[in-house]
Amino acid sequence: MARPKKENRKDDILEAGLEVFADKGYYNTTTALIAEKAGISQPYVFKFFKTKEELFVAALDRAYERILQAFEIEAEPEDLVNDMIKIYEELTESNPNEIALQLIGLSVTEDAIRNSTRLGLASIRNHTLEKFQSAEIPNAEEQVSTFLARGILCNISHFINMPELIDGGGR
Amino acid sequence: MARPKKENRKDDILEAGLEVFADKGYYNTTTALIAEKAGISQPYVFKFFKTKEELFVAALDRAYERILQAFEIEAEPEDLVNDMIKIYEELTESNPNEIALQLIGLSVTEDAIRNSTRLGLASIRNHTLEKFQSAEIPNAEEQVSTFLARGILCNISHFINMPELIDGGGR
DNA sequence: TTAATTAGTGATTGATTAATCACTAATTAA
DNA sequence: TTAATTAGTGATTAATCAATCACTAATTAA
Repeated sequence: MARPKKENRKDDILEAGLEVFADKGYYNTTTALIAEKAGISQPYVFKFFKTKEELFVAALDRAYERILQAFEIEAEPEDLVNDMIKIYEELTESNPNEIALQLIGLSVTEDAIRNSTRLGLASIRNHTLEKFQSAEIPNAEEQVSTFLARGILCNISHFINMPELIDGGGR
Repeated sequence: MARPKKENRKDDILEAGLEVFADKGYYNTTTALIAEKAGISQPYVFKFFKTKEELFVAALDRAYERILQAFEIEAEPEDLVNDMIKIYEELTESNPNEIALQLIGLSVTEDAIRNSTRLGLASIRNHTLEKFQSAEIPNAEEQVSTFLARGILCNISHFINMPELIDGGGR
């Protein structure tokens, strides 16, 4: 009963995992749900990922990669910070799953996942810091910290549906 | 075999729950672990809390209460923001469990827990906003947003042990 | 054409754990 | 002193789910 329709099975599963994990969190996501979304049987997941944890790490890494990719831009020094904020806002709309997964990864205590989170955050921080420094932004490190803080509050605000956390409670 | 030593059983359990949840997260915490820490048997937990979820909500509410309490201060308008930042830093050292639980609550998808998180965050935001407004801080709403953002990044930085997120990567 | 490989599945298992049940011992009240 | 209540436990259960196993059908290579 092999249906040779799709050839990117591993990628299908990764993408399905990204979606389901982002929606339900790590622990409430079953491998059966991911399989269903990917259009395969539950055991077949394990042909590509040894464990659920490994699959989550792969999805989390992909999410961080996509966030990093979005920041690969050229901008005039004077526009840099504003451009990056704009990019992040757009990303929040266009790739909500990647953003949600980032947040979910933060409070998963499993070691491998914690490490992926650390690596992902560190790479975003480093990338941003380099950009800020190249643009000769004064007090770059503090500015990066503020940038990250606002970004994460933005994620939270979307994820738990509390817009007043960032829009000042207006309208 | 009733041992009438302790009379604050419910409180013991709540406190034990706060600790274990903060350490292991919601899903990796078993009611057996909490019972062990509280010095009682696992089934006895359910005499005080109908479900594990109800217990978590109680612990989360307590955590938010304590955070709010800490902000109940009098300060000269010109010192307000700095005082509040200092208080928050101290709280992070003195009550790490409350801070951790706040973060953990953010990515638990269960409805009742999500609602407690929203209530807790809203009350912190409102309290802070009132203080800032009373002190006639210009742009109070934006300042509150920044204050919250920095606070949460601070929590994350402690929780996942990545000091460079807030201290600028120095030392 | 047939052997080997690849793609895939249904059924099962073993571990975990929230929650319940059926109790017992101690304490308090009458 | 005894009846009722309170405090507590050990054993069990029912559900969930990651992971494995034992397969089958299709595809490719010889």
